[in-house]
Amino acid sequence: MHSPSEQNYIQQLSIDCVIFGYQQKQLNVLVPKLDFRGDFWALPSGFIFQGEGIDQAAQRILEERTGIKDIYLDQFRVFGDAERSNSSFLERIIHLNEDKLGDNRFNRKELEWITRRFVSIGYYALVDIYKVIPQKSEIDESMEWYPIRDLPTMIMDHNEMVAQALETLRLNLDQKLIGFNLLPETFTMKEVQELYEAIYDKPFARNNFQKKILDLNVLERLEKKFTGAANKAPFLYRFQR
Amino acid sequence: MHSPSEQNYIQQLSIDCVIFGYQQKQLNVLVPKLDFRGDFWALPSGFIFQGEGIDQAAQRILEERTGIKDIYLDQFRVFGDAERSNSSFLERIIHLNEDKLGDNRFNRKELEWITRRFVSIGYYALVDIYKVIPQKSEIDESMEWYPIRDLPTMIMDHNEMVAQALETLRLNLDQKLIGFNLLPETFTMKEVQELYEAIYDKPFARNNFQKKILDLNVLERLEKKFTGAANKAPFLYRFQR
DNA sequence: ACAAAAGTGTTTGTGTTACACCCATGC
DNA sequence: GCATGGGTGTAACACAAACACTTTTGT
Repeated sequence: MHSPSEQNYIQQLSIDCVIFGYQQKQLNVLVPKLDFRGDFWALPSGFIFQGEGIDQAAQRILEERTGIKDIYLDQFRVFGDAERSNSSFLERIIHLNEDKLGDNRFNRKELEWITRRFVSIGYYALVDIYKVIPQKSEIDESMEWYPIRDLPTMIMDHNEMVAQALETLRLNLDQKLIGFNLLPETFTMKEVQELYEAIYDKPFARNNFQKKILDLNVLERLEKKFTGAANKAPFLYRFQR
Repeated sequence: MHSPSEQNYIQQLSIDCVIFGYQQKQLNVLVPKLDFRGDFWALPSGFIFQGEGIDQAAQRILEERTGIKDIYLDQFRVFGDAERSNSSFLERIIHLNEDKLGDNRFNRKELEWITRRFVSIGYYALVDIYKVIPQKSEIDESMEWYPIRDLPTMIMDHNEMVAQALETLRLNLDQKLIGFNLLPETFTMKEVQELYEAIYDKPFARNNFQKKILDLNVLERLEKKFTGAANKAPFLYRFQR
């Protein structure tokens, strides 16, 4: 049984993950919907075992939810306002699900544990969306990819978390060369450009973009891609290092 | 009595502060020395009250230690490795101070509380060093400014914390225009330049630096400073906004 | 007069942005 | 042959680095 109150977790400290994927020229975020009446969405989250480092905890949570190891992962901010936990959603979720919770001592205990004030460490992850097999947890009704422009309204400050994660991603993209984590093994230059345009939400000049990316000296040019399209076949590239 | 185990704090979560000051062309960090035998230095730290936001907690800790309000303050990273707390220093400090601790049930309890595994949120602060009146806490023997190039070896990962804080400061300095928090109300351009040189540990060309700073349009030029030096009197500037 | 440091202007170089042109391919 | 998208080169521009010269002030 995975009831959090019975596990050896650090109290009142959680990890929330913003998992970015890229598909059809859009940046997506993986968001579970909670298995309670009332339409509640919440970022995938988890807790930290005693004896477990926070980065390892994040990696574990990510692996549980996506099925893939060695994900690119980085802290971006701690969310610890006093009011963030006891916001209206708690009252609503309890009110709407009283039957489910009220007659069960076990659920009461869980509810008590989980409704205390929490400080949460925000991590963002970059994954190849086609490698991910979303695994909903016991308390999830579903877990799906949502375009970042069209996210559901989530509980507490989770929408704000996504905004902050995106901001951090933008700041680190050129610096740390992490964007390629969102792409498959091989890709065309156009796909890289469309990825960047999705992340920064603005267009780039085609030739200048190519020059800038190639000048990074991190891409290996492979054979040409065969396309059935009515144009010159583009090169395929692979990220190295 | 301020014994942490009896306060209503969040468990196993702490805040460590890297307080930067600037003096005599050098960047300094405020570091307390613990009132135990064995020469232990540790960054100023504290805990978070239930019902208190983490930023407010950091602000409170800072105010307690420096005597000034409204300090520039920013999170820079969470330190949560599993091994960071139970490092050798705990054994050493207990071994060297057995008499102080052994015969006292109260101290035992405190020791137990404080020697558990902790996750710590790192904050860095920028202060006008001449406004600070360092306040050592009950467990400190002293609290002094140390040049960043010549810090004592601190407990756990605190030296690493300072390195990370400095890195974050460098990244944010131009971006957020925060450097002026380290200077007094008015200053000359040369002082700004020396500050930047201290932070980045590299020289800047005088005229180009002046151009770059003035082009930010955040400085107000005041009357000339009267100096007894054998040179042209420099302008004084004030930071605005 | 001279040294020391401040103030300001000009030239050089580098990198980004904009524009232009040619190539391969399917209809 | 023409529309479509890929690949590459060059001119224009902006910004930062390097260089040069003048001004003020105390000894």
